[in-house]
Amino acid sequence: MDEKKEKYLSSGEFARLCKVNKQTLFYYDQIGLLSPIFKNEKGYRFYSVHQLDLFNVIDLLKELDMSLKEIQNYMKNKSPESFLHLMYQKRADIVKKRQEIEMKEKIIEAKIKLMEEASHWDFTQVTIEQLPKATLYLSKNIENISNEKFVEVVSDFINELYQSNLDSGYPIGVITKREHILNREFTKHSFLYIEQPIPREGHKYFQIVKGDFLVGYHVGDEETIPQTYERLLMEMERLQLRLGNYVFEEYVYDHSVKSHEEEFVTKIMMQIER
Amino acid sequence: MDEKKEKYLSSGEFARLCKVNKQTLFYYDQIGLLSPIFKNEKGYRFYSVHQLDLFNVIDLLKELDMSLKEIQNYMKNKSPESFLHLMYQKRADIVKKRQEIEMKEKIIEAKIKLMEEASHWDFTQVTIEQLPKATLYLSKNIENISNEKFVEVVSDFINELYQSNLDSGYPIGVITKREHILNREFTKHSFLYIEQPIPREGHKYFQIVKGDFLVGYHVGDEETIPQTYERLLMEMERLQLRLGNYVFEEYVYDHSVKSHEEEFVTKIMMQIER
DNA sequence: CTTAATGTATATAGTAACTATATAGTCAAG
DNA sequence: CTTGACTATATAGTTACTATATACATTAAG
Repeated sequence: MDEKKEKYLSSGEFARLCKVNKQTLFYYDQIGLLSPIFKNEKGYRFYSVHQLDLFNVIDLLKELDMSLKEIQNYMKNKSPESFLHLMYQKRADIVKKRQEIEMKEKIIEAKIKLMEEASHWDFTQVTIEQLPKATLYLSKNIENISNEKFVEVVSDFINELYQSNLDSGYPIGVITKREHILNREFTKHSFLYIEQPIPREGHKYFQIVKGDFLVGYHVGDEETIPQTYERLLMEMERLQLRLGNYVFEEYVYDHSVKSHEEEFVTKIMMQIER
Repeated sequence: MDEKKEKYLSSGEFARLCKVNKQTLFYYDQIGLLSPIFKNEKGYRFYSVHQLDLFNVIDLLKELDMSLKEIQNYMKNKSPESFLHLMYQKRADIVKKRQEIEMKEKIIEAKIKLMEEASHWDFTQVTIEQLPKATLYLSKNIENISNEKFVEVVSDFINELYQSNLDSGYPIGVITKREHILNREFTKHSFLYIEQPIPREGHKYFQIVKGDFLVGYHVGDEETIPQTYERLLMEMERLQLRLGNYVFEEYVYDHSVKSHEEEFVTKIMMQIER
């Protein structure tokens, strides 16, 4: 009975158990969040193994975005009831957090897929490709719109993607109608879009049917894109093809992978009329 | 063509799009992580909508525990190849992060379950209950062990739970053998244990078979637990029952839900010999 | 056309939660 | 009895913001 009674841990031992810096425990002691069970006459701190449970709860709450102050406030009048109440709330928080992580995982995977594909593309080639059916989520119309209105529409679009977890990691592109292309108004876009591999209920979508596209790439900044359009239109003429209803334009290499705008790459997909 | 060309956003507009404080953008500009495309003669910052992609990448990397300095280092010599390389690494990181979140979700759920159950228990009652089959993960033996050795075993046990994602959120308990109980060595425990609802391959487990237990509760700190044991043993005698091989002891209310040790509650489950 | 509200800028200080450093006392082993 | 590993406190530094103070600019309303 006298051989062990209670076992106490020094600050270093307890820190190792908690997997934190000893200094962190000093800090928690200082602010009164988690103090050792007792200090000996030399000022040495001694913790009980059971305090690890408390540390783990603190750590859990910290992970779920509670500040040490908030945790401390809870600890002041803790009880099984308030703990249960807190856990109900934190369960909701962590579900949301998990969903956010899952979405980011998808985004990373989409980016990897795009970059892997792009590494095999020859940006100097113009090809005819049959693109599969795709589901696009569209912004409001941006054809004849003031600068402020444009900012608002983009804002709304981005917010909607964010709020409804629609950001798939695929690039945001623009759609231009045939008439504007033929009028040489290459930058008079009609919609923003994002491809949505898994369409969701309750949102309007635009379906592009499987079909042939003339696919080319523009290397350089946006200013010089008309030249590339002219080149693609000439190619179309040479091949005796007629432009379909829509042209899709999306970034392949942008600010996030290239430092200079001259190296940016835009993929242009022109629908071909069957 | 001249009607819109490029659309630029003020610091406020861009901040709204990024869902951050304007000051944060100033800070990023200051440290050279993300600067506006241009500043006008009045010093006003103007961003391009396309810079949002860059901001989002920064934000993603930040979430995945890269410091702004590290992000900046990556941005210095960014390329599609290095981006892809980084994404491979971050995909691994985020998978780990997701798994950690999932485990914490499980822990929260286990804690909720335990607290909900406990709220219906009467800690003054001693009952006979048939407990279902359970799988326990055990520590090394802790019977005759020095203080330092004990700390080491606990440390190892905790580390193993952590490393192998074995922490189920259920409380860590102790097992005491019949012989020690009968010798009145109530604190001479033999193992630490944690219940494992989903056993995993590659770990040794201890199965308790379904059976009858005398269940009672000790209210107060550990020092006074012998009294409760005496009471339970008397009750056993009164009911003409014989003690089985093992006694299980686990905290119900501990440091994380009660401020004073006198209010702590320990559940004691004594196996009954059939 | 003035005025108020809102927007922009810089500069500086404050914050949370550590983290590092400097200095000094303690303890156990060889 | 010294060495090395531990403990302590006190103070300063860090990261990534966040708030505050002050001043200039732009826009909408009266």
